[in-house]
Amino acid sequence: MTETSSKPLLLIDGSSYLYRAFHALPPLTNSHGDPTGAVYGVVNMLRKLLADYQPDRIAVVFDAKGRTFRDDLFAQYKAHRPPMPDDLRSQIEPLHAMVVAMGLPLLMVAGVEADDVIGTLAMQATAAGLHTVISTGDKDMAQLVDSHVTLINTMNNTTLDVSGVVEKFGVTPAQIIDYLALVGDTSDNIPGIPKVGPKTAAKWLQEYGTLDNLLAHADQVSGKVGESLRENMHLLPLSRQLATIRCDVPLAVAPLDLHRQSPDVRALREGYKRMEFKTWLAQLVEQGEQCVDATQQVVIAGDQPKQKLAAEYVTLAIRPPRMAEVLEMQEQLSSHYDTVLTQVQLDTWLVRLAQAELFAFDTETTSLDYIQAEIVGVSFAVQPGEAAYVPLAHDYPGAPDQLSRDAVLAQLKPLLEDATRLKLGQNLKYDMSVLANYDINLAGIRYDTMLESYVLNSTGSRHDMDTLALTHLDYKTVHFEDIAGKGVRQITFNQIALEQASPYACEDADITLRLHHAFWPRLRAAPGLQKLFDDIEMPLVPVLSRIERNGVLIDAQMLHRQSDELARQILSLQEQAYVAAGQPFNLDSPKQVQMILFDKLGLPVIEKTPTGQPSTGESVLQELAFVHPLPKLILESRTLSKLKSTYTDKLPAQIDPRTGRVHTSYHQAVTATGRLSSSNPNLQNIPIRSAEGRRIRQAFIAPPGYKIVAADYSQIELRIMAHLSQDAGLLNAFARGDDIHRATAAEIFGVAVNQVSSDQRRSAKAINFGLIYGMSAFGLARQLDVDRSSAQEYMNRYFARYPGVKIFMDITRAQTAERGYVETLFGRRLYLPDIKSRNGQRRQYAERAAINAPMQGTAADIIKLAMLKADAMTAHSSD
DNA sequence: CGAACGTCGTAC
DNA sequence: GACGTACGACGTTCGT
Repeated sequence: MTETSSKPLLLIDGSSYLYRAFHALPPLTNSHGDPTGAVYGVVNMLRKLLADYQPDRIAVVFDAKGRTFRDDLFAQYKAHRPPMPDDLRSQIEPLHAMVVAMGLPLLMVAGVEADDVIGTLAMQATAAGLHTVISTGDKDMAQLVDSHVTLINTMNNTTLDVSGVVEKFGVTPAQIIDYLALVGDTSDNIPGIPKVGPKTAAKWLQEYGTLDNLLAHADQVSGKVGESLRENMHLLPLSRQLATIRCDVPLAVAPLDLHRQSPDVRALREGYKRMEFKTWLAQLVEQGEQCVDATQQVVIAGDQPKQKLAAEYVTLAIRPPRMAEVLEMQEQLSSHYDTVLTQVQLDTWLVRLAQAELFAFDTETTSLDYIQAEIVGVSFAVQPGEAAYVPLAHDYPGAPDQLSRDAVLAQLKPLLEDATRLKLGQNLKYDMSVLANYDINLAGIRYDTMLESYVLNSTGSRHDMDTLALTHLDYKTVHFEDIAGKGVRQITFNQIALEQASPYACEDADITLRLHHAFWPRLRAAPGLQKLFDDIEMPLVPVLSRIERNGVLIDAQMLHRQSDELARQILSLQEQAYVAAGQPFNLDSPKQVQMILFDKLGLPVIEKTPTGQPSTGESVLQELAFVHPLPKLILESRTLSKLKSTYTDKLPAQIDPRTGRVHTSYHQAVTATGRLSSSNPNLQNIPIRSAEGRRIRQAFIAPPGYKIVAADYSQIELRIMAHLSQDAGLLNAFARGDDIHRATAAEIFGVAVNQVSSDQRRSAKAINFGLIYGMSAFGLARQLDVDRSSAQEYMNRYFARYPGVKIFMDITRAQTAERGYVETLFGRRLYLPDIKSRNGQRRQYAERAAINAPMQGTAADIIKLAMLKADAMTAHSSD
């Protein structure tokens, strides 16, 4: 059984301790004269840590041989460090062997230092919901500390949490990098600022917050140190880089894989004997004799480097499991999967299900389309490794007789509709809908592993079962394509032989149960997340299912008429465009449009796409329309083509013949921020802004005797910003019921509310939206078509008038860097590991997401709550 | 011929 | 490069 313990992940900076033990301890040797002191020191420390923490997950990390990216950055990096003494060097190999014999995963990654590996693992552990304890003697590691990561210095037995870092250094963990950059480090040859020591650095950072801000005010710093700062500030970016521990090293192992194993007693005894650690040797004598062979070293190819600095390979040494462990593991993985073909077997399982406190449940069907799907079989699991498949409609030459679908579903119906019998599944909304096709109203939906994974970490991976099993259970599932084929040759589940179908279906239920056992302790450990899961996400499942199944009535005739009209208009525009271009071309092809506009007509390139091609996007064509008639024609053609292909042609084609309506799918585990998404068709991007697009909405109609009622929150994200920032001006504006964009314009342009021009209101609106998205002055300038300094001036005035907003954003950024995630008002988390990336672009992207996510995500939470309340107002059978 | 990618455009 | 979150149509390229 897989379980996730709440014990912290223990990461040990082996290299740091090796150096310190070597220098701190007297030069011990064994009777042959081999030096053993450093090994003794480190092993002693490891034994103590193991006794204190009893960790389930642990890694001992060492520097790999060879250059690192820091050497490439700065030729002098660690240049002053004397070569490693032979007496130390000779102890490295024995120490590694000893670590492995102790059952501890040993990690070395070429191209980076142990610090970077530890930083990366700690960040990943946080993302995976684990706490991390880092054992190190290196003060640089203080930059990794946050509410999930603490340091312990085993040499002097001190621990450092966030407040400990503040106490010791006078700066927060997030400021440690800036601190180190200022102070420098002579042993690592990080330059720093001459004359600046710990006291000055801490004082400055307390006053100015960040290095960037300090540099912005460098002219105000008085005295000799001020001069020194101004003279040497060009060194700071490099110092900062050298001091920054990387948290994005590609690794072949994940924190969850770093299991501590039981020691290899024989190897350990040989090691102790050789080193002549007699006390420890004596302790081993009592232990058993039978053990496995020597350690095995495995070299795992790392991820191919995406960046130049990426690790070349990872060396990971994990002792092969002892025989007893192998047996135990086989016990865990061996599964008892039943294929239920008789009523007697079914009765047995009905009893097991009735007795189970919770069971996992899955349906196999003929289609992913929840309206069209027919049930082919159902599977159950009551405990890990115990699952059954009940085939009901397999139909292929030689298929065995199966129980009747109607009869089995009739027997299951009371259980499935009983809200007190708790069920677990993966994407239960689908199963719920499929069962509804058979008049079964699934109730007692208690856990959905897809949503568990999503609430724990919306961006950690995709949330489909195959991915989750691989990520969290290290288990490769049988994929649907493996047994059904793909493309035109794909067969439906009812045509798959039971020999393949049954293990597949049983696995679905079994793995779901195992995943739940992995996820639930982690959710329970984070009360905010559990509440979000229990009170919002799970209750929403049946609500969404009903909305989907109800569907939306569409006036297909009206859309057909619109399509015909659009076709005529597009044809006319196309003919005019050919004339303007002097030749025919495909107006829908960006490549051909680019060729005509920029090569043939020689119009100026306004901007480029991310791949370096001249862009033909809307804003570019708007611009070019001033100098040539063609761009306008292309723009109009594009607008109409979009409406026709995406909406007026496609929507009627998506009407389900069974219901006469379109049935969207809502996806509850897709977006990073907690919003829902919609597809097939996407009902969340039906045009509304332009008059021509808005006509599409006339085709969404109520059936006779009904009306469509629309409800929407006004300016919800800005209201949330007012709430989160508690900015008095913004709160007052909303409390007064002002037109918020007009009120903003009055504030930043210094005019009376009734004197605001439409242009001023437009600018204020752009600023308001820009703020929600973490926009820069550059972006605002582009949006408003003003120069950058004017845009900056607008933003400055905004922040002067609404200082709470500025403070809120600064705090959000800082807190995100410290914790590695941002939260919504309802506790939903978005992890943003890139907030600490040394890649400026990635980091800035993460910073914008950090600003946006609390607002977008809180809005999503509120709207989901509103959906639940609206649903509760409507009459339908119990859930 | 289908999958993957790039570009563009719709919504909030 | 520069504004967050999605889905999807179409064209193009690439590999089978």
